[in-house]
Amino acid sequence: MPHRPSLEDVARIAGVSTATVSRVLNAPARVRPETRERVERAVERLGYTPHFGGRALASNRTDTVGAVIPTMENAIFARGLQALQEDLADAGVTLLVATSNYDKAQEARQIQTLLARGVDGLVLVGEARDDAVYAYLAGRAAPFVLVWTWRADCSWPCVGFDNFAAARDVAERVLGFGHRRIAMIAGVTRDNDRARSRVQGVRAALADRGLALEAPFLIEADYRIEAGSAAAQRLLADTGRPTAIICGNDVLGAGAMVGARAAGYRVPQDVSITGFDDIDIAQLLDPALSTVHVPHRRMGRMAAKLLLALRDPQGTVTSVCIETEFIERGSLGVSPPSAPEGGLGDDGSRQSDPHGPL
Amino acid sequence: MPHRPSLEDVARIAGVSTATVSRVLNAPARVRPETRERVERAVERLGYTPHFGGRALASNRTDTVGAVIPTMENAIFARGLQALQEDLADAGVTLLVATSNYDKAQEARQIQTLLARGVDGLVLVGEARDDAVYAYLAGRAAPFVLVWTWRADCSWPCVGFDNFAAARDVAERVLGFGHRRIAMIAGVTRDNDRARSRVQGVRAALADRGLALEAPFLIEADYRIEAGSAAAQRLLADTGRPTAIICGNDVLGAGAMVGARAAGYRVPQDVSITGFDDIDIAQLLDPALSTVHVPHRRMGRMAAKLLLALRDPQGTVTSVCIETEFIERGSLGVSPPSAPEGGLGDDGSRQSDPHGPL
DNA sequence: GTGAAAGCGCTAACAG
DNA sequence: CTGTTAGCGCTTTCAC
Repeated sequence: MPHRPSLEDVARIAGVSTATVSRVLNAPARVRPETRERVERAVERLGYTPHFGGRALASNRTDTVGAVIPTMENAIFARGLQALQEDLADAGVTLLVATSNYDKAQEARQIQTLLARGVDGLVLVGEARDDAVYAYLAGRAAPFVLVWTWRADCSWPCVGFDNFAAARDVAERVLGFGHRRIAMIAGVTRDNDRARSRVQGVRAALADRGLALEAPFLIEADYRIEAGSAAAQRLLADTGRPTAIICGNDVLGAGAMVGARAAGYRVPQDVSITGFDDIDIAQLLDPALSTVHVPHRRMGRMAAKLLLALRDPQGTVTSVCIETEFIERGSLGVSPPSAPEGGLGDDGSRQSDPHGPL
Repeated sequence: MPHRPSLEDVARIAGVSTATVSRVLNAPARVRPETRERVERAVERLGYTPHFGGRALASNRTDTVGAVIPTMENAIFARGLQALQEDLADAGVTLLVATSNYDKAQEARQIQTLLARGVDGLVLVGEARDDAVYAYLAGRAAPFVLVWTWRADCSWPCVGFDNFAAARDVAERVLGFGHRRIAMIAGVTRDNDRARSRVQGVRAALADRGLALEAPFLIEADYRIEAGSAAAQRLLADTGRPTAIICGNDVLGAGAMVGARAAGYRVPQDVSITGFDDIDIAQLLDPALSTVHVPHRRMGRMAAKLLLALRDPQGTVTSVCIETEFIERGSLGVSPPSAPEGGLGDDGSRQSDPHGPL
């Protein structure tokens, strides 16, 4: 049962004190080259790796940051994290990932766990969380940056995009194609400021035209293809169905396309559909999904930059707004002529039968 | 600047020794209820959380396991990890995730990093790695389980499936549809036993019919839609093109469908395509992608079980073989009549022009 | 440039 | 059931 080599073992073999070994590891410049090399050989020979706990205890620093994301089963978070991790690794910092499953309490617990593990900083998704959590963060003097969200007057450092503006833009594009009966399949807005902002953005655009976005035309669905499909089928089953469905994200958009097809409607001839995020599947769908491109990788990189800046002095950092871009693809077309123009959602037009399967 | 509360602070406030506080935290049953409650109140009041480093140092245990996966940007790993994490969390164990980017050296480095952090165990993907790595693992007495792979005579505990058998099954299905000019777009086989086994499985099935799987009909592509698309276009540009393309995974399968469409071929009338993994996009494609369903979540759960069993005593565990299932969908059809039946790859048949876009 | 020594916060014998 | 007391492996003054 071989014993894990310790600093002391290295010191003994190299014929120096543990302090010197520690210096070789942490400030090589402060050690005479010959000594240094002797130590390095000993390290090599023993296959020594510093004990993380010991180091954390003595230095009160872990070179570790934590990220809490809703779920890994979601390409958009994965991609951003990957970039974040790469940049942190370049700076010698390890990333710890935890998931909250879109649950506020679980997120709070994960934050606590990560902090208990001594992470030097945190990356958190969105800004919707209890004041108590922010107070806890402040009490622990834990630096953090919010991602996936950006507001001009956000109280905390964040790097993200303006979900409200982007969603409003989508709705305006859809309006530009002549649609007036517009529905939305939103993500779950509870504890989720991104989903909420997107709803509000769409609503604002519609309001500008005197249109409403309310109950039967506004459905919340969780982040699954099937949920999007079911929601779309519900929307389209109604008489007075929408001619366009704006989806809170691409997964719901993909689901909506499946649902529309299952209900016998053609996209975009019978109904237009848009998504949000521009993940891979958006391009694979037929027709391809019109969506909002979010540069997840760049967001990850910027988050890394802010976080690294944040941990050193008490240097203040400024939030970063990432630009998004609407990508027009085949799933968005002009409003079908049979649909009433300019009417509100309740003008009584009926089409009891869909066009039927293609 | 508030000082992070320590065990001693709690002990002082509760009027007990640090040992008692420690017991309350680690073995509450061994403390008299009244004392326990006093301590718990102090913990509460101070918002105390144990210092991870201190604990790791003293107990030589971290209640943490690490997983090294190729990349997070891949739904199949994400899903398995999610399940793994959930089950570990139930046992009070935290999961640390690191990525290797499909690079052997980087994987070795990540293993070392995780071990340095004191993880109690490791989850590793596949079994292809240098002996030195296995030796290192053994030297550190680090328990680990391999996932995503299974062989009857694998030397290490693993929970996965038989990539060879599953791939052979795919090829036999394809043969069953009358195809004889069969090509494969494989994942990168270097340092990847899963990709390699899949190639060998397909090759074995073809060999049984006296067919070969070689150079122009065997292309390796990295894990991206575009790579799959490019590979498919190359395959289909050739005269004497394949009537079926077996892909090493669904991403390549999706790419192949895009490529085939771009080249003006219809799926499955002109060319059949299969994937492997059964990720979401398989069902979203039109036609849907025939593929091998891999129960990733179950694999994650089982890995958690083995790992938890492995860390307690020196209890031996037995590897687990997860069943996979071929899912037949629209992308696999009968071989077009124009294609030569039963001939080898080089029988000289030519079709200079594809059918052209639909 | 290097060594001696004092902790960092916690757990685990061992006493009592 | 509770307290005393060594460390765990490392960093970091402070001397030399």
